Amino acid sequence: MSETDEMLSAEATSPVCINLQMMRSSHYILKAYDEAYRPFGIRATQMPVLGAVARRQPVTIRQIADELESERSVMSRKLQVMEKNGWIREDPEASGKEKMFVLTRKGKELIQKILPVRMDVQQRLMSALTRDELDLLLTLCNKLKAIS
Amino acid sequence: MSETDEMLSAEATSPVCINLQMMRSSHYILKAYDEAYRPFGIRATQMPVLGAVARRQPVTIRQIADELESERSVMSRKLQVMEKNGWIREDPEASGKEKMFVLTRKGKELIQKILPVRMDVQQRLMSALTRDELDLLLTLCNKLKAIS
DNA sequence: TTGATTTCTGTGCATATACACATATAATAC
DNA sequence: GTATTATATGTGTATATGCACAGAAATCAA
Repeated sequence: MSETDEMLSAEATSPVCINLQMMRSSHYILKAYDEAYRPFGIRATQMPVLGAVARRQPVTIRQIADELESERSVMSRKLQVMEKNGWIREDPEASGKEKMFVLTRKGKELIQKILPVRMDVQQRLMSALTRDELDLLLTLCNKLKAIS
Repeated sequence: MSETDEMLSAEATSPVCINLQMMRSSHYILKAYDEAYRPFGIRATQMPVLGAVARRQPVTIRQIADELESERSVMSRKLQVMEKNGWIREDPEASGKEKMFVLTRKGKELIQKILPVRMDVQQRLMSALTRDELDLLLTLCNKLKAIS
């Protein structure tokens, strides 16, 4: 086997990759949430944002992005979509530099309707793990975050 | 506290969410790979695809999508980008219905150059966990995938 | 106060992700 | 052999993600 072929071997190009495995698991979980949320017209990736706005309103784009550890411009566009959907709106109280968002009545109602659904999926998730396993998983996730 | 306010409380809208935590960890890890790969012009999400093409060439879009557990049309577009970048090309041997891809010389060279970089990041990752922790994490990830 | 710096946001661009729909080819049933 | 079904791919649309760049507003230093 040539050196080149060795580099292309399964061993070299596809060792068990912890990140791929984590991404795949997350992917399937996200899909489960998405399917459960579909009748409500909200996506799984929007739900944490809606919750964060609900808890912290009035809140700036930057604050939401920081809290959810997401990129700022991404959050900016997500909030635009959510505003278009009528779940949140701009708060006119905001000062010149920043933009503040608050929950609308429609957004509040959506949360109320969807929380039980969210609970159901979480229940399914949690039933896959014991309490100890859950704690351990969170610990390991935190350890991994440290490499950044 | 009204019933509505209770529903918007931190407890209800943001219990520790295992999926969010996993996604965040993956996010940071992916970012570490992306930064390491940047000088080579390939993204972290493309690397597993390149490796899969290398191992299984000639290979169809469907086969790659299945192996990497990703959506087919997504993989179709990813492969287009990678073809545009000159790392892979269509194999004219393909039958009418399917499209086959093979690695180009440029793709092979890229893999050879980038594998050590990939190893470095993986090393950093692995050093955050013990061998037991790693095994456990993989086990837990697999348990979670079962909810889909 | 003025000039430099920081902070908050928007925008352009490329890629990624998911789903629904459309098309073409292959396989199968009869 | 033709009709049906299954398989492989492409495309449209919406959203998501990340980065670089740009402009406006606030802050700070002198």
